[in-house]
Amino acid sequence: MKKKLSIVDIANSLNISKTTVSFILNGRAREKRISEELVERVLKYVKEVGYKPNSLAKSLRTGKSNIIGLLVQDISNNFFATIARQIEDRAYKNGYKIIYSSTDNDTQKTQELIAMFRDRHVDGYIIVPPEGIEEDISALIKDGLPVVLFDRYMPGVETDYVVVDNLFSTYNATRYLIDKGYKNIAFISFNNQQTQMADRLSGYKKAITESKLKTNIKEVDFYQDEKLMTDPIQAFLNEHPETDAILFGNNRLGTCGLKVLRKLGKRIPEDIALICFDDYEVFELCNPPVTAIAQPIDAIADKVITLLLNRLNTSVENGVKQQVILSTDLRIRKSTK
Amino acid sequence: MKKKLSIVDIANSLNISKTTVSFILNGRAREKRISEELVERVLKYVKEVGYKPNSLAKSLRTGKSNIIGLLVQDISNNFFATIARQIEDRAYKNGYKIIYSSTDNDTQKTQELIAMFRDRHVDGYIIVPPEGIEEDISALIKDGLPVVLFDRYMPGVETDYVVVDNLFSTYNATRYLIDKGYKNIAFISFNNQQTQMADRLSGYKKAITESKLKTNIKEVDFYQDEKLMTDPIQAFLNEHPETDAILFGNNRLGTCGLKVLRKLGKRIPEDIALICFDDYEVFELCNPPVTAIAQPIDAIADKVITLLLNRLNTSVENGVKQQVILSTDLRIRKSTK
DNA sequence: TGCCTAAAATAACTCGATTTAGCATTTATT
DNA sequence: AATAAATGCTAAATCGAGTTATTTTAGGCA
Repeated sequence: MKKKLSIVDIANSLNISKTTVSFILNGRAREKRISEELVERVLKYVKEVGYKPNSLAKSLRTGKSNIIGLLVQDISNNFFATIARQIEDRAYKNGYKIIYSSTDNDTQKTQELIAMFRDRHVDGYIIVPPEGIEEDISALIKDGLPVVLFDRYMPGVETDYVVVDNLFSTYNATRYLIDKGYKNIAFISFNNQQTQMADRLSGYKKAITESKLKTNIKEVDFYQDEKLMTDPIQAFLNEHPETDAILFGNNRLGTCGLKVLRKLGKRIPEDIALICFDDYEVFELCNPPVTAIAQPIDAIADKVITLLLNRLNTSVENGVKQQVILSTDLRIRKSTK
Repeated sequence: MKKKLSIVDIANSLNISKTTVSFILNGRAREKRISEELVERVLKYVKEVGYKPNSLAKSLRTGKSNIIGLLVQDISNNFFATIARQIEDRAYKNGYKIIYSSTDNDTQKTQELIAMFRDRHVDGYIIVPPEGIEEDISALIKDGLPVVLFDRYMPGVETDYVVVDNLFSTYNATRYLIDKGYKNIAFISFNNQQTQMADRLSGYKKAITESKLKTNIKEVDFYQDEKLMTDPIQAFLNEHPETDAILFGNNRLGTCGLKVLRKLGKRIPEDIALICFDDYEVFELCNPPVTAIAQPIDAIADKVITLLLNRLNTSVENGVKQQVILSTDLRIRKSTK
């Protein structure tokens, strides 16, 4: 095992001090008035032997790690995986690496993960926050660490975030169903109080009550195991045979719902119409294809990483936090009449 | 910003040496004959003030980072995302964190990523290798670093890997189509020489030639941009109107293919039958659902991380490398008659 | 030649841990 | 009583960088 070169080896080989090498490699040659000739000699040699500074040592000394911590709810969910992918690309292009993990929307797990990231001296955080994590996030911010949230925000926490206009999106989709003449429109969503879900619910309620229809809401717990989510949905549909349209709160629920409807032998849209929050390849390819509220994935990823990189570059914490609200796109397909 | 405690602070507060603290915290108290009473006092205080050793400093000194480097082809692909998710879970449970990146199957990018991982003193590597990366992988192994490959292996490189029996899987699937009476079975795959694709091709060829039918192979280049993959597929199908069944080399191609077929107005399975390598939610939910060769995702993830953790724990490099070959499952659905 | 100053380079300290080598003190052995 | 061994702990070196404070060298000028 060929031993790795250190800055001391470089210095010795060239018969100069490591201080000089360090200055040159960190672009402080001018400032430190080191002769052009020496600079050139050092750079040439460094390149020749392929020396790379040990980033651990560097991080220890400088306190910067060039690592971004990314916490999404579930990396195996297409929505988060796609965003993670784009964030990753941009981060690498800007000299940052990503450490990621899935939170499962579990508060304690997330707390542990944040602690671990801190311990690793992560430079910045991108977080899809679960409930009850306000204090931990605030602590990061108080300590001057850049934090960007997305998918949802935390009302009490002042930081950068990127979300979509959830309320208007479901309002608009529900209106669309109402205008098509559906009378018993159900809303199937996750049972949590976070902003994105709360807003989606509000949008649905607003449209329904405006039209003097009756709301019909089913809240399901989130599980990795699909059966634990399809069973309650099936039970709900059996209890409410009058339902003629469903708005699903996200893609996971939408796909579960599709499976249930197939199992029950329901025809779409003849027996029941569908709209799902979050677009997904499945909805485009299934038959009939499902109308979906598409989040602007590229724009979300772009905004998130741009916000974070800005914070990382402008070392000063200029107080104004940015809130970005993007709009969605109702992609109409044949799952409604 | 409250300054973080260091081991020196702890030592000073207790009026003992930091050496002692370090020994105690690393479970070497017994070995170093430190009194029960002192051990207890130190542990209690450490807990009380919530001291956590700085892992950067620790890594610098010990050369271990407790980080696993994960390189997949594309984290936004469902197959890799799901496996990554499970690897992540197991890794965290065993005290390891994951740094990941997508290689795009690009040799140079992968080389750079491996260099970066090395620089970060990553303890172990899980890699889905692109072509031409043999030397870099061998170098890791020669230096005693644990490497586990999956999805494909590299013939010249002796290391642990986990793959599926690709050849038999496509042979079996093709036979299935032949037995159903299809005569013009096309194979649409990626244009690369890696083991997994080569074996899938061989399996198809073997079945076709055994039955004295004609092979009909289309190789497509991989692109992130979907249109660059659907266009050639469409062209191929127009050139070969006699095709009555298609075997797709992976899920990405399968979904592209579905889109093309829908566009061309082909009925499945009346006009054309389908089987796709890799199962995927889309294939289950589309109409008709698509027969797929399902890889045992859970087992793959499990084997991969188990192999790596074993290597990491048994510090000695016991020479024998393990090759795991898992079998697939042909999930028959209605895309064939 | 001698003195001063600017230019060029460096010794030594720091980050926060682990680890090696060793120092007192007490207890056991002959 | 002298020596050896066990006990309990610690000073100092180390990992590989960045940074501060300081020294050496070269050149200009009287």
